[in-house]
Amino acid sequence: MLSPKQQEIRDREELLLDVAQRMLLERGFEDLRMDRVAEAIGVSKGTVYQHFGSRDDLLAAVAARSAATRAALFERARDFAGSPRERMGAVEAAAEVFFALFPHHEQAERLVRGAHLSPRISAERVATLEKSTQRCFGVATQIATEGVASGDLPLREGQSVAQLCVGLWNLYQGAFLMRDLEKFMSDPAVDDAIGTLQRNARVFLDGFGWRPLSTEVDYTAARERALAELFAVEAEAAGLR
Amino acid sequence: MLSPKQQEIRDREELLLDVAQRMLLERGFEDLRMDRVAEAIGVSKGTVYQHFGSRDDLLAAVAARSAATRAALFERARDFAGSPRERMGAVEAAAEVFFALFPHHEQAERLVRGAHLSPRISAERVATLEKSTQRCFGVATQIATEGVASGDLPLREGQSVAQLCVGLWNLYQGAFLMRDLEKFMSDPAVDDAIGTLQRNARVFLDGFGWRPLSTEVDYTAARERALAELFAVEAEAAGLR
DNA sequence: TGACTTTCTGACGATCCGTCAAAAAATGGC
DNA sequence: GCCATTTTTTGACGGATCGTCAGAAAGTCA
Repeated sequence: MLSPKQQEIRDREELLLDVAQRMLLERGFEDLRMDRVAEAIGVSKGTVYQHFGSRDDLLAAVAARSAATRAALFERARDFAGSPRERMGAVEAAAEVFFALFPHHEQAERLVRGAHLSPRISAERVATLEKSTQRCFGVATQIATEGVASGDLPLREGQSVAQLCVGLWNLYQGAFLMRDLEKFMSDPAVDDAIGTLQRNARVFLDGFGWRPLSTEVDYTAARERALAELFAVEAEAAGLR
Repeated sequence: MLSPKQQEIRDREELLLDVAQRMLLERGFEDLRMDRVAEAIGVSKGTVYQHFGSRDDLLAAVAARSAATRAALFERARDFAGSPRERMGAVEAAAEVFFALFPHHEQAERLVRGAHLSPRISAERVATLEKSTQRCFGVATQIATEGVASGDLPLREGQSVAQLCVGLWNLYQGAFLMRDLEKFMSDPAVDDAIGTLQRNARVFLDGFGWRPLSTEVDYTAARERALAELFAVEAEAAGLR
């Protein structure tokens, strides 16, 4: 029931997000100018402000959109066929795909959260972003919980599924951030951020004693299968594999 | 051999950094206004620009200063008396102290690096920041290397000291970032960011098989000792222990 | 004390955000 | 197809901040 005009407006919002996302990646937030975004799709600045209440809000909208995409990737990984630990590996593969496909996201989300929640950002937008993060944690939590239930993941005193998920998330976020460091440090471990992340995630899960350990099984094969079965298109686009 | 005037200028630079750091923490970078920084110490804007070439440069200077402090804390931990793994624990304690004492730093460093290195930042400032990071990695690398040499840390095929250091760094950075999330998610593991970081670091090093494992030795005591011997003043100020 | 150097100042040009009244386009009844 | 009404778009404008620079003030030293 969308009139032609309403459809045009909808499409334009996506277009605006595309433009803003690209500018964010190429020039950074400081150089994300509202007039340029408007000009890039042939409208005036006022029209942009009809979609996004402020520059910060536009940034948040970009972050919210890619965060939702990430959550969707994570949820696709949830249905992977395999042992709990293999399925967690599929989640890691999802994170890697996202890592490669949306390089702007880290900067965007960090700015949104770091801006100490500028009141110029729509609350709804923040809620979406937050919900997406929780969806990601939800997937990881579910898989780890199943690992505990199946006896593969023997948590010790004081350890919890949440702690494990936070740790993986931290490793992943840290690797995301380290991409910036590549420009400054030349070290194989820093250079190959994704490979290092994979290895470190395995070490981390081994540390929990999550069976089968990476010394018992080669998880590379499972990762390849996850990329092929779940993320064929995305992995192709990202140049993984 | 500093004239009174030169001394005054030196002192003023520290004062400016103090003010900027506080404003950064309280209001965020968007609200760090050059006139307000100037006014806060009773000089005009032009004078501020005599110290820092631009607003971005002021931000970078704040980040560089705290990064140097972090490097110093790390290097203090290097001389801790104990097994290699206990000494790495002292480094983690240093990171925790810094974490608690300089909450502004993560935001600052992230902005500096994320701004795609605005040409308005003095190259020297960036070099200082980078050098401090490398000093931190240097300490961690040295300790891990000693662990390998002593036989406590048995690296497997494809693993490296650099990979281990990157992993710890990522965990640490990720935890730093997660502080922002605390406002949104209510979960014990998220809430107690430092405690979770400690536990996860132990799991991670256990995953490498770095002896003695945390299941064999209680590293809490070593951590307490490190805080007392190395960072008594800082831990007190940070409210740790 | 006075000539010279260094430092400081704040008004100014330039830039960008976000607004809003007026213009343009779309809608819908006839 | 026409026109009244509603929705949408426009771009000039006010306000705010950055960084500059010529002139004023303060400092230095013989």
